[in-house]
Amino acid sequence: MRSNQKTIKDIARKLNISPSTVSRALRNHPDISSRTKEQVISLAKELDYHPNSIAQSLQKRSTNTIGVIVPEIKYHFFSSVISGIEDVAYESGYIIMVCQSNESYERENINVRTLVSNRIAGLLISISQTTKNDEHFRILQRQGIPFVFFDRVCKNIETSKVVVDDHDGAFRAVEHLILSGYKRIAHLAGPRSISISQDRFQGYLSALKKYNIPFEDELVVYGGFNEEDGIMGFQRLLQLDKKPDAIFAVNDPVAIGAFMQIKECGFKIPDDFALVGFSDNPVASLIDPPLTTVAQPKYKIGRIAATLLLEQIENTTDQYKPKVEVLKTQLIIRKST
Amino acid sequence: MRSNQKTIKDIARKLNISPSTVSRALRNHPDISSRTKEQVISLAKELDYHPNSIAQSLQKRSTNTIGVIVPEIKYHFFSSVISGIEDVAYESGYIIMVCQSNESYERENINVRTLVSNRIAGLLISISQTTKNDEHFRILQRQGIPFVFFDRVCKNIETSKVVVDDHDGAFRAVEHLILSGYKRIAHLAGPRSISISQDRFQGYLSALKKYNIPFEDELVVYGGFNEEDGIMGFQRLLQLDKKPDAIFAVNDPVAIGAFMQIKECGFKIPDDFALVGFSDNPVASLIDPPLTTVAQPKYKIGRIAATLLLEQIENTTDQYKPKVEVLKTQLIIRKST
DNA sequence: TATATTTATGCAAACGTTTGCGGTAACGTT
DNA sequence: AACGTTACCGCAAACGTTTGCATAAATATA
Repeated sequence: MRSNQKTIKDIARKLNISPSTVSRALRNHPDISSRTKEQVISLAKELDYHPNSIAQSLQKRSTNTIGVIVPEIKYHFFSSVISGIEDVAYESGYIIMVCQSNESYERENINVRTLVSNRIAGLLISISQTTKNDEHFRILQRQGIPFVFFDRVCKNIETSKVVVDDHDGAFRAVEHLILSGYKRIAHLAGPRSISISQDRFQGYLSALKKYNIPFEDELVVYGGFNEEDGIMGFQRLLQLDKKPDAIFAVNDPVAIGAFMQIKECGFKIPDDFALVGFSDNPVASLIDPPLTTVAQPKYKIGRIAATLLLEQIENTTDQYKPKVEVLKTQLIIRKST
Repeated sequence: MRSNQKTIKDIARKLNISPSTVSRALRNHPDISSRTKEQVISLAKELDYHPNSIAQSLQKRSTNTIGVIVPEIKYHFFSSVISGIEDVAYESGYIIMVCQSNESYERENINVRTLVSNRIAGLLISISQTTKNDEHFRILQRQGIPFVFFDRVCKNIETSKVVVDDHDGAFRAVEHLILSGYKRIAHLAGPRSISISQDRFQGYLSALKKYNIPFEDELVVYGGFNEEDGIMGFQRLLQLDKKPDAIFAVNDPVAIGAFMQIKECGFKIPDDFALVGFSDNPVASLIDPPLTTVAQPKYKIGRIAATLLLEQIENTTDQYKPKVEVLKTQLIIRKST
């Protein structure tokens, strides 16, 4: 049953020297003679010694792990962001602990606490759909743990954030529809509580306003972020007396849901309905017709968020001013409009 | 600079009791009076106390973290698997550390060592394309750290594995092409060193053999696992004197690459070329024509792999017999064939 | 030769927990 | 009254490191 993991003490005992000497030899401290240094290093290799980061962390009162909490790992957007985070973390000698909230506030809450217990050096988080409360983020502040929000942020918490200009992206998408001659533009919106839903909706409104198109309540259908929401949403739109001729979806999965349903009902895109998504997931360019969408730099969001976090972690001065990075989106016009 | 993280000692000091009593009160050990227990618990809440898992791990000589190493997090297959792993880990009170090798042996090697240093309770791994050596897996064995391979396994290491029946999946895909009347079936194969490439190639061969179709070397093009490989692969096939009339790709991204190139060149699917992929990524059903492919239970692979690992971790008896789980695939016939 | 300096090492405490063992006080039992 | 139980709590060691300080030996300086 005894674990065979070797320790500094094992090396010390075999060499008849003290653990402190071994420790210094391994971190090549100048005080150690080259003779003992060599002996230590070669014995360490022979014994298959691997430093115990747990013990080091306890001693240093800090770890090299950063936490990541996302709604669902398998969503293309989040997995791309995580790829970016992991690359940056790797380059800086950190390792990431990844949790998913599954869009549940409860689970998100537990995840935060678990990560705090694991003494993460910092946390990157994109909040769940059902998160109303921000008490768990207050914990982080009280504990003095740096954290940065990305994509789905919590507006009334002052900390670093990385987002895209959702308002602008939505605005340009809808403007494009308007300039293409579409008259009744519907919006398949996301959950009201989420920052990106709100901003994209506001962008939609701004575009209508700029071109003096009256806002019609019935043209906005609220839902979630998944394909099913797109399917349901389009069905709702179909029941209107005056149907829309274009649809701006809060993201690509919702757009894809609408896309499938539109085809299912025998309508043509873009002739019967024009369609715009948000995110530029890999599917977007491959479906027929290809989907016009607002591209956002997913991988880069991850890199920047991680970089911001590491800056803050490694900043030893007392105060650190939160930074908010707003990245540009790119409207990619394809055949669906 | 002092961290404001409270400890058991802080609670003890304020209550004028010993740390051991606090510890026992928090884990509700029977020896503690209900009065002190209440005092401790309420003060702990007030002070915002969060148990230090690092210290606990050091004391218990074991952690609640499991490592995960994949080639790239953002690939849909891997992110789905990780979703499954994380769900199982969460249910059992474990937390996952995720690393990507970026298909580099070097990085995979470093990842293993870093995770070993972090004293992970176990490791889940899908190996990189460039991994020739298995020395880093031997380390795990010597250290007595349980690990299980999934998807891309290392054949000559005896440990638990979770795979799909790649041979059978490929066989049925190719058989389907044969029975549909295609005569010259090409194969866009993956890297020769990877288990799944080998098995799928063998499945291809078996199907040809069963139907007495002579194997032709020139119909097999080796490449990687990405879209570009599909693009390149198809270009190679186009240069043949006797062109194929059907293509079996090692996975969906490669199939998609071929798909794009086929369309680019003005050919029709399935009239000029039939096409089959492997994995049933979300794109597969959405492109036009939809892609025939071999579906594999990605999320479930993750769940099973994690479950197997946890079994092994929590198994305290001396010996544990490695299990190899081979999951069934499902041939999904769509319009591309 | 005596002193000062350098070089190489060890001691011990600390990080935050857990836990075996022992101790004390209160109580119950004869 | 003497003893045995029980209930509650503290001591101290341990987990594997790191590091300030002391120390001893070796060398350099005067």
